[in-house]
Amino acid sequence: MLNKNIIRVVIVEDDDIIRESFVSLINSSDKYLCIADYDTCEAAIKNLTNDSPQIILMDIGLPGISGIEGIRRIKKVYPKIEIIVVTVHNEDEKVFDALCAGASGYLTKNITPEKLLESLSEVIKGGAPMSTNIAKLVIRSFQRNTESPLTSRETEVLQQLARGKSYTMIAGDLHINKETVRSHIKNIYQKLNVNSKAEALDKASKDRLI
Amino acid sequence: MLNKNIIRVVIVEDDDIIRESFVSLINSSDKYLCIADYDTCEAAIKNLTNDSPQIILMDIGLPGISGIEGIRRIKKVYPKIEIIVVTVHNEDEKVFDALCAGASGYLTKNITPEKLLESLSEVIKGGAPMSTNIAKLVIRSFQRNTESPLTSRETEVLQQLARGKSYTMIAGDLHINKETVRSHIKNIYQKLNVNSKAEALDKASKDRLI
DNA sequence: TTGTATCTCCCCCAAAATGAGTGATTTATT
DNA sequence: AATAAATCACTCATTTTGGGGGAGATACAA
Repeated sequence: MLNKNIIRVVIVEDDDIIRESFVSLINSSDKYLCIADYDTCEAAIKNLTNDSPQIILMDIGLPGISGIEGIRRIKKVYPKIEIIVVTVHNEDEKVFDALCAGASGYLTKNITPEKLLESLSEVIKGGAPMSTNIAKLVIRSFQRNTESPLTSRETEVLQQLARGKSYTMIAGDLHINKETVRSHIKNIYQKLNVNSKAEALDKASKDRLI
Repeated sequence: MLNKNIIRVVIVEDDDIIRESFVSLINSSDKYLCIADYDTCEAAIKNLTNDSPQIILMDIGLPGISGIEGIRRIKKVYPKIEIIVVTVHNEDEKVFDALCAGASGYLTKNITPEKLLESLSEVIKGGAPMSTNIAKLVIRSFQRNTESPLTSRETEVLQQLARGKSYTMIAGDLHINKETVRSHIKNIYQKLNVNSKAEALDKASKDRLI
């Protein structure tokens, strides 16, 4: 009988060399078992019920349906499977897309074998393994632009606008007159060089002003 | 002459025992030098120009101005200083407040000495060291509620509303009629049991529907 | 087959909100 | 003395919003 506590892993990666190196790395540890490996999401999804892995190592740049879409579909049906992205892409967009789709971790391929194995146990412990640069991207996404053209009061008003509040409600929340809110918003529009709420919020989110 | 490449660290922590243990840990490595340690933010800020640290280890629950507010003030004047929060608080709110205020890392106090030193070098390399549970919180913040009462179309509409779009603009973006948008919004309000944009967005953000 | 859900579109109506214009006062800070 | 920030006022035309009432099409499940 097999070890009940062994962690079952599936690998989805289209590059044969990389995929096989991951397979042997994972099987080199007696804590993990690579139960299957695939070069497309489609193939992996087809066998998921049989494979029933706890963890999937997923590439992003795949032929057919993308890794991102794959994550979305897998998490929808098997929300308990932990998916770790392992990829060369570290651009903002893909990272956040993957995390929003349900990835539990994001590693770049220059990761050391030790760190990769460590990431597997981290994700089982309920963690969220990330490469150094990815963690920085993620943390930075919480931080605002320090060189905002807006005053702190204007920023407050804009934040309330972003929550769908009307001028009247903003006035109430900030304990000021509605006319003052109007005045702030006029100044915001001028500074951001826009002339509507939607444009202002668009620019604000692009420039991380709120 | 001192080693030019040594990393200068300042510690802000009100518990004497913990603070001193951090000091000796950091000084035990020849890569780091604890240039000063304080039990309040006020004291630390007063000496920052003289101390000129690359890294500050910051507690959150401090007497006087809080660690969060301290981070905000320090980052405003010295944006290059990397601040790592080291605390017992791991509740969502404090974590995100600290990151928004400008923290580059967030560690809980049960961290091992080795991991703490590793975190220092990670932050110098441009990383963002986080404890396991914190990383999970952060990644989870990107993920939506899987049990949304809203249909995918309704979610799309709500997302556009959150960007300050009017019904007319949403209709244009989704290539549907304005009346259809109105219809979706009526259904959204009913499902969320609200009757205004602001309430809907409030509930949506609380329940992570968008 | 008969619901039920989803997406689509239509009309009426009144209240509220918005954007643009043109002002003013006060309080800081430089 | 000058500038920026925050506050408030009033007009005006246009849009937007929320509530009410419907209806047709598709698709899926009971």
